[in-house]
Amino acid sequence: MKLDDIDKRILRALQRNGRMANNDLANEVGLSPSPCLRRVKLLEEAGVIDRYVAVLNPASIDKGLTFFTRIWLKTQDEDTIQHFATEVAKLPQVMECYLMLGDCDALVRVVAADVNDYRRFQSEHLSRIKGVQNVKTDVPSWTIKYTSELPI
Amino acid sequence: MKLDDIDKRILRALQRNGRMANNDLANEVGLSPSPCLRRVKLLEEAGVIDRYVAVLNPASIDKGLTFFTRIWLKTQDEDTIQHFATEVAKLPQVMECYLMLGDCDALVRVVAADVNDYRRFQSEHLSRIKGVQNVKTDVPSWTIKYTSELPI
DNA sequence: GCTTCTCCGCAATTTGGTTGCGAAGATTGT
DNA sequence: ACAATCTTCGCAACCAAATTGCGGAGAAGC
Repeated sequence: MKLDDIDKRILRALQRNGRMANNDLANEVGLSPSPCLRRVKLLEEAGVIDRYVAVLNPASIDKGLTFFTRIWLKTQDEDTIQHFATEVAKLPQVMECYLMLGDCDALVRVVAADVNDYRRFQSEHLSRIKGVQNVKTDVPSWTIKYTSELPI
Repeated sequence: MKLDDIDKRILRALQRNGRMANNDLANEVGLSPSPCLRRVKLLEEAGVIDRYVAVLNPASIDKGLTFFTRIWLKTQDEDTIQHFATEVAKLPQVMECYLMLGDCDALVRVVAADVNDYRRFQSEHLSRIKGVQNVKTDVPSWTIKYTSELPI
């Protein structure tokens, strides 16, 4: 979809505040309310805007820590990978999971309350997925940046 | 903050749809509109709900690829790290950046249109940050899961 | 068992979302 | 260059949802 400057301004604004009132949004991007709303609806229908979400503070719901887990599979055949993907997708503690080329087979970002919480998760869920040969955990000591705002 | 079952239901619902109408939300969590809205406002004021955002489709704005970059710094002293953190935070292509213990010093998730776009970013921005000694890029071949919904 | 505190639901009010239409500007073809 | 057409705007009326105040019920504490 072709996006002009106004569309981009709309997307930037809605990435900052997804609940901005249409009147305010229209004002910010230099449009009157009705064409502004029309553009937003088009961006939604075109799938440029995928959805709107509330962003929670992880610490306040006892999910303040992030862990990166590198995973090695026993084999890299289609079935093993497919099964791994299906099982990982079911685990709500897993926020991100990528299949990697090179070093490890998969990289997973997990949220947990503390190290014990994570250890339990690793041994009771991650390691038990069929096909998982080895896991190694990397612990960030500090989150420098974590954003949902794509550059546009 | 203490969260009861209804609060958790509210948070789950708003993580799925941050623009859900209050009436629908109230209905879903088993409350009438006004106490439901009151709870939402409290959750916002308490910082449990940090903000609301529009989630864009990265591909549709030409940011369809993710790259992980591991970074090694020349030294790990406070000044070097602080400077690195400040500079990385300024780069809009950087979605996540963590300081790591062990293997590398920092792990960065970057979005780009394609490999050329990424290469340009790496050489023109990442590598030029003072104190950066070495970078290595890992490319996910497939994103199994990527969510903003915290388990609650 | 009485008081107090908390939290709910109802109803009125206000605010913002939504739609239809006419006009202005841009674009294309002659 | 001009005319026809298409696009996209702004205005205004309408409709729906958010917001607020208040009275009452239930739970907790004394």
